[in-house]
Amino acid sequence: MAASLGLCHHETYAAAAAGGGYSYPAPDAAASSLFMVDDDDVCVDGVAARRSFFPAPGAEAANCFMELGPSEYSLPPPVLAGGNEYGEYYSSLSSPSSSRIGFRTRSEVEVLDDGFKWRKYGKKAVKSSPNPRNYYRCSAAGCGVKKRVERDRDDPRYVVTTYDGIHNHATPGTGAGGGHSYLASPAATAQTWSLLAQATGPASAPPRHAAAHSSESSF
DNA sequence: CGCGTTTGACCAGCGC
DNA sequence: GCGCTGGTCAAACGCG
Repeated sequence: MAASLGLCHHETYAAAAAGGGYSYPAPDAAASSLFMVDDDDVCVDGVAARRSFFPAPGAEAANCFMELGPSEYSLPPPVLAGGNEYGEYYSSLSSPSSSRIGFRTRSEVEVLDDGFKWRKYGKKAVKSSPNPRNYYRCSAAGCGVKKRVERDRDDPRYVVTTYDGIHNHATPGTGAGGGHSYLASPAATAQTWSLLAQATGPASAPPRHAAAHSSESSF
């Protein structure tokens, strides 16, 4: 299936987020089915969005759904390591100053390689889910980005990853975690985070290294 | 030895 | 005020 960018009404998004009956194209369809909507259900620049999500032409694509908050933003796609089939982005941006992005992925592994290096700092059994929630923090010095990872309570095959904050650095490099990466250019990841930082404000994005440098692979 | 994980303790926010 | 819950801390431990 060719790229199918277009409107994604909230009802559809909600159904997808709930894992209910919304099927996606096969994951081998590069950059397929990326929908971006704003609060008025208006599709934004899908081409630009896709470019942000999938900087490497021909790279395998996650089927991402991203709900835009007050302004548009983009995120790097996580790597779909072994067992992943598809996933979806969703946002819980409650205010322009908070940048929290959720990602629900059908995966056998809980830790998705998104190009950044994470250090686990906590594990907690939460009441809302029978599965424990793991807490990770970006290992990069000065980067306060955190993420929570937990199994979907309704369907343990899915992993729910919530990013909290904006990276203020480029990715550590390709091949982090040993697996292949969606990102042909590590800097592309930082670029997308930077876009998010621009869209959501500087609150959680210290101005250090705000502009991603192309071809920079160290942090 | 450095880095990451594990795990119990601690703390803060929230509802009753 | 108290208890519950989610999030974080930090010491112990394991591994390369």
